[in-house]
Amino acid sequence: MSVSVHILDTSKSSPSSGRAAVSENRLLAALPAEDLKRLQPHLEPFSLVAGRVVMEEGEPVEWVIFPTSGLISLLVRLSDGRAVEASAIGREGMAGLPAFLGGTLSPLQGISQVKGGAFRLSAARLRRETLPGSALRALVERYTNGLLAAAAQSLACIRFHRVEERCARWLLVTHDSVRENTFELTHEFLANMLGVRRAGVSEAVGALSDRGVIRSVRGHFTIANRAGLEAASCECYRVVRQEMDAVVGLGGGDVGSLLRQRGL
Amino acid sequence: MSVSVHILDTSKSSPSSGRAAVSENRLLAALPAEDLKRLQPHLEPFSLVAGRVVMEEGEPVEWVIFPTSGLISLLVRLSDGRAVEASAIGREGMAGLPAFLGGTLSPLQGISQVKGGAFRLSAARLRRETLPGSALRALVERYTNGLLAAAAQSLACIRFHRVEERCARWLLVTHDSVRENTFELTHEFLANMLGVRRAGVSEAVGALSDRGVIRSVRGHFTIANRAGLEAASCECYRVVRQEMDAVVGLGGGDVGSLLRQRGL
DNA sequence: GACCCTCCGTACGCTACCGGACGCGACGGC
DNA sequence: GCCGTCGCGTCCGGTAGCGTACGGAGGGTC
Repeated sequence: MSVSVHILDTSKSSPSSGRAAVSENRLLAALPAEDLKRLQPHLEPFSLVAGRVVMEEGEPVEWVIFPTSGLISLLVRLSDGRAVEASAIGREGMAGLPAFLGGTLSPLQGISQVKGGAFRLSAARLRRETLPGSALRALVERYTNGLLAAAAQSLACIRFHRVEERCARWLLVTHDSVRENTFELTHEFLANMLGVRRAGVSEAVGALSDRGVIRSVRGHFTIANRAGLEAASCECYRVVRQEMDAVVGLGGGDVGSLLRQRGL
Repeated sequence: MSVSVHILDTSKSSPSSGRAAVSENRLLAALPAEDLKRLQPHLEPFSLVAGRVVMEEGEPVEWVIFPTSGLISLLVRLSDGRAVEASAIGREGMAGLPAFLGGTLSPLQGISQVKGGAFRLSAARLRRETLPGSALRALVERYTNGLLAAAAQSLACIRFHRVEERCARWLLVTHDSVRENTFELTHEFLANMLGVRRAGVSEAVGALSDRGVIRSVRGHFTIANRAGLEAASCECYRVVRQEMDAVVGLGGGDVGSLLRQRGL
């Protein structure tokens, strides 16, 4: 069998190499230079450890987190213990929106799913910095809008798309944030995120492996053929990515403006 | 802690009797008297006609709508035409959030699902009235927070709960907004909302009818046993309702503070 | 080297729901 | 009163995913 290569690219500012730049988070990078400069002293480097709970359901939101290379999954949990990921917050986003929206407690559980870097900002400081008319406020508002649209898309996704497609989508999102072709992830973790059986993930992963787009061995995933993986995923990956691109200003568009590209 | 009371009493200001009061929308009712008074001249009565599209996907959001007795369903549509309801906006809410969040175009399609009354406010006026520090801004921010939480709950709901439970939940939400024990609704419409087959709805409705909690004949639904219907629905109804109660100040709590009541 | 634990491949019966279809009764137009 | 349409009850074969379980391979520990 093939041996997975752990580091495929360390050319520039690799996420795992020491200090990450604030601008690696695309939301922060979208701020005007002077705004970011003013914010920077309050942004504290924060390490995302795989599997750790960074935000507890029902607990106060004391920090908002801007991932630079890791990934935070927000989980909804039902009373019987079953759970599913509501949203994955990567380097295009920010975890802890309730702090901005006048809620003090988090309705969701946040788990840092794949190890990586991030910056965090205290909720109090966020409120102080999102002054009326500030670029940060406008940006976070647009991001909220995008997140709502993304949640709606995920709703349709979870209803209509098959495990294999959703699995591919999830791996793509992770790949985007991690920016390494290999990352650590068990089938069981992924199953928890997708809200399906572990065995279901194994089957889906097996099918994707057979097609040669990924490799998966004992807690490690390798993206072997990115384009193929995109083809195997559902449209939701593309739709949400375009929405988020619009939020950070790529294409200069609006969330809604992209809907026509869905092929309707 | 205060207890919320369901008002089924139609003695005065019945939804169907002529002019509805602005305060029948619970979001507007939560505003301080002077704020509401200032807003009132700009609130224009708007009639919700069953089945009409009030907000088109990808079109500019020119109005935000505050239902007083009707119900607006926000639909996500996939490129293959399949659709599912992302959220139902009743009299505890407001449709058109993107106008507030810096988006100009609507990512979702809004359909007024059950006929009823509403007030609408131009998007431009909303932006002018949601001044920093205003009660309206704070309220809409909290509402946004609640809507995100509700969307997350619906995500888990659509993943784990059966058609019959989701069907019961939908009827309860409708009942809350319509405040009449009988309303017009076809199985096919309901199927579109839930994202399932028409036949699937017929089966679920049949089961609920057999238990005597509802009656359904040719385009009409009657709630026969409200408590029984609540027992037949999934926990999501209660969870989302409590979240929305928190938004409008009932119980004075926070969205997250209610999560512990889920029985975890 | 012996052991154990984690992780994963696979298999089996089962259930909810799908897609499609047919027929019947209610209702409205003429 | 007749007929077309609409809404609904029901049925059937098909299937994606479930719950459960078992065994085997990788990797750490002593």
